[in-house]
Formats: sequence, structure tokens, C-alpha cells
Amino acid sequence: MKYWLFKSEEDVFSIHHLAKQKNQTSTWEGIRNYQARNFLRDEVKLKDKVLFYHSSSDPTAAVGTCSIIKEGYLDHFAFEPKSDYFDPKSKIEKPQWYMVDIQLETIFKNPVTLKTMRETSELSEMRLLQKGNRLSVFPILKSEYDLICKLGNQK
DNA sequence: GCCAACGTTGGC
DNA sequence: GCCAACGTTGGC
Repeated sequence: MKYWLFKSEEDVFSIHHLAKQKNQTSTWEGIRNYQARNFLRDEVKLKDKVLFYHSSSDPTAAVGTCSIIKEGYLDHFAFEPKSDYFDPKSKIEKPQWYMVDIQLETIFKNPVTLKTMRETSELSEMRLLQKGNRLSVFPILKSEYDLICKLGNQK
């Protein structure tokens, strides 16, 4: 089983939005970066764990966890002209983009802020903290995942 | 294949 | 809103 961090802008799709979906599940569409796409298509597997991170929020923070309930499949939003995620270059004959489905597991009592993560030496290798990191889907270590969950659930 | 210009992300 | 960093595009 692998562990991942998924970023979402809080005002576009937050963990609270996810909590209100039917069965607390959702598609994870709109990834339009090849490196992230490759992870979704090839490496994210059923039952993998996901740390849900709010970017462009105040404060930016890991806010909870999810699990993967459907492995990579075609992101059909790329074919829909009315979608925010429409990509005219992605043809049905030669699909470019993939998505997965997730289900909420926990919302942290105590969101783990970017600042806290930076101050935690055990987390210093995380891609999230590296300069210029912009990937919105990437793997993290089990030890990092476990520690962030511990910080998030205490108090 | 190089690289300048442009667009996007995301922390602050 | 600013801007650094990165990804993509397209002319050559």
C-alpha cells in the first residue's frame, strides 16, 4: 500500500465539500500535469491512503485523510467543453488525462499547517516542503503519513 | 533540440 | 496582489 498527498484549493474543493458528497466519495479530476497524471494512471492503487491538503487557504494545511476507492480511469471532463477542465488537445481516441475516486476517512481535529510541517524535522524530506514544488499529487512515506495523522488527531 | 516567452501554481 | 519557480508552447 502506498501513501499520497493530494492538494486542492480550499475554495475549489475542500475536505468539507467531500464530507457532504454522497457516501463521502468523489472523483479526483482535473489533474493537468503529466507527472501527476502518471502517478494517477500507473501507481495509485485501490486502498492506498491519501493525505488531503488545502492549498491557497489560510493557513495552508493537511486537513484529513482519504482512501482510494477506484484506480486510475479516463478523466472524461477533458472532453466536455463546458467543464473547467476541458482540454481541446485531449482526444477521445488518444486520451491524455486520468482521475481516481476517493472516499473520506478522517477530518483532522487539528489541521497540520505547512508551518508545523516545516518545523518538524522528521518531515523535512517531503516533496511538499521542497522549494518550487508545484505537483498536486505525489507519494509520501508511511512514516510521514503516520506522523501527520498523529499530529492532526491529537488535542 | 534549443530557448525565449508565456501561463500557472501557490506561499506569503 | 506580488512574485519565484516551474511547465508548456512554438519559432527557429
